[in-house]
Amino acid sequence: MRPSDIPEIRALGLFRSMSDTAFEALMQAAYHQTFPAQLELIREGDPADFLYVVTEGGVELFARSNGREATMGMVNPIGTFILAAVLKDAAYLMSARTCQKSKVLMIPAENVRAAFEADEAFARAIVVELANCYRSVVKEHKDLKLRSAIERLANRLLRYHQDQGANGTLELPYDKRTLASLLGMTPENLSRAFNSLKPYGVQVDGTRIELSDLDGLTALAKPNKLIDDRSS
Amino acid sequence: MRPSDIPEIRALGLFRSMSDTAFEALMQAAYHQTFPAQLELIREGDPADFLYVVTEGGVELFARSNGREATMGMVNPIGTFILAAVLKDAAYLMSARTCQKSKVLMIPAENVRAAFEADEAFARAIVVELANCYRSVVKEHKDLKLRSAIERLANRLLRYHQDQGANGTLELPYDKRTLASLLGMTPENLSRAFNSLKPYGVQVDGTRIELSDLDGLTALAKPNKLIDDRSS
DNA sequence: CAGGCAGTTTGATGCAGATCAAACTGCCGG
DNA sequence: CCGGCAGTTTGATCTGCATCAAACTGCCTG
Repeated sequence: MRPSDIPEIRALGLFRSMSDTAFEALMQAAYHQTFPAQLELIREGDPADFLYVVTEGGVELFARSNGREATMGMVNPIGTFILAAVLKDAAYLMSARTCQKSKVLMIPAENVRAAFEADEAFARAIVVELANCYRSVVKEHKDLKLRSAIERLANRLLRYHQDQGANGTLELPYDKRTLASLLGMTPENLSRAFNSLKPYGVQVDGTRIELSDLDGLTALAKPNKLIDDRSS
Repeated sequence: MRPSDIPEIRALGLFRSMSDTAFEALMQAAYHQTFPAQLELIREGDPADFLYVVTEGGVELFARSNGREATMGMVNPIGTFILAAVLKDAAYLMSARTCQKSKVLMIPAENVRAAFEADEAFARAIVVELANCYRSVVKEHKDLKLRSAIERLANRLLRYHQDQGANGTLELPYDKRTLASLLGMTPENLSRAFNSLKPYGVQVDGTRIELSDLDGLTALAKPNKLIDDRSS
């Protein structure tokens, strides 16, 4: 199957409005490959050779400096990553590795930049995409600067709960070590944070979480539209 | 003087390549106003009514949640802020206040969006601008997640030193309370951090800093292109 | 079924940085 | 020249979170 046969890719905000010819040109040049779990797809500092689209599985974005490492974000199907580096023809700021066995579409950076030059609708779609990415990072930055570890966890639980139907239970989408790093804390501390949330009706059983006191948890979390809302 | 008379604005990456007519249309609709120090120009959560360009003075971007407040960034002449919110027609994620008496160009959001629709060169320039903004926040996020307070300060000093001619001395561009918040720490802790840097040749006299052991300070700071480089 | 291994939890301890309180500094206006 | 005041520094203490170490859990595999 050719990548352009995947309607979900064509339906992405980034590609939806571009011309058929420009889209086909991008897809012709692209590679659609399957990678095993824990494979490092890109390394920060390397020149941006490809724009990536995750079509199956999941990818973790992370950064290293000195000995330390921090998870910067997770990309799930269907999502793209490192668009900014590709457009700027600059070095990647983040590394990426597969969490599970994953299928990834790789579009050569040159072709993306060519399409950006040639196709006005694509250029406009990129603006929207970048504005969204930008606002997401600002929100994460606020989350980290303005909240304690427990508050970050509480808000994250409320978010997953909402995403998954708000029926009183939720499934953690990642293992706890990854979640901890994503929230900017150690696995040990995440475990203790879950314990501190027990009085607020948070029951943990592996990756399955039960929320029996939503009001209490919400009062603790004090969610803020300008940090937690995914859209807008 | 009309705002379009300021060649520096026209020369900004954001406006440089747009058509004269589109630029004139933007400037016709804009207000160019002087504000006193410590005036709150925008408040997070408000709808994005204007794109701002600082032409004189300085503006602090900050965010609040619960009782806490954090400085998110500083904008100096000639610089713009909250472009993403304007394009998305969404709420501001950050508040902004003048640091000193400042002159600010305010372009109505509607006109910016109209120019974005009408002028292709402007749309492309916006992509570059947003990509830069995005990468800047990612760098700040990495700075915060991967470094201790002292390392953040050391790297910041090296940056200002470089910006100001690298002659062994530098002037702090903001007062220490603002610098502290920008670096994600308290004023008290900043003061102590300066003390811890004394063995590395950092002499403090008010806002004037002398660096007498650049190698030592650099070894401590371990600067990283992918965090500290302003361009790229 | 035993062993091993990765992920998680628990406990003990240490440290970075926050908080609270008070003193100090320079600067301005009377 | 004398308050007064904002910004800064210093000291004492507290707390959140990291670190180190060890036990526990489930799951996979031979």
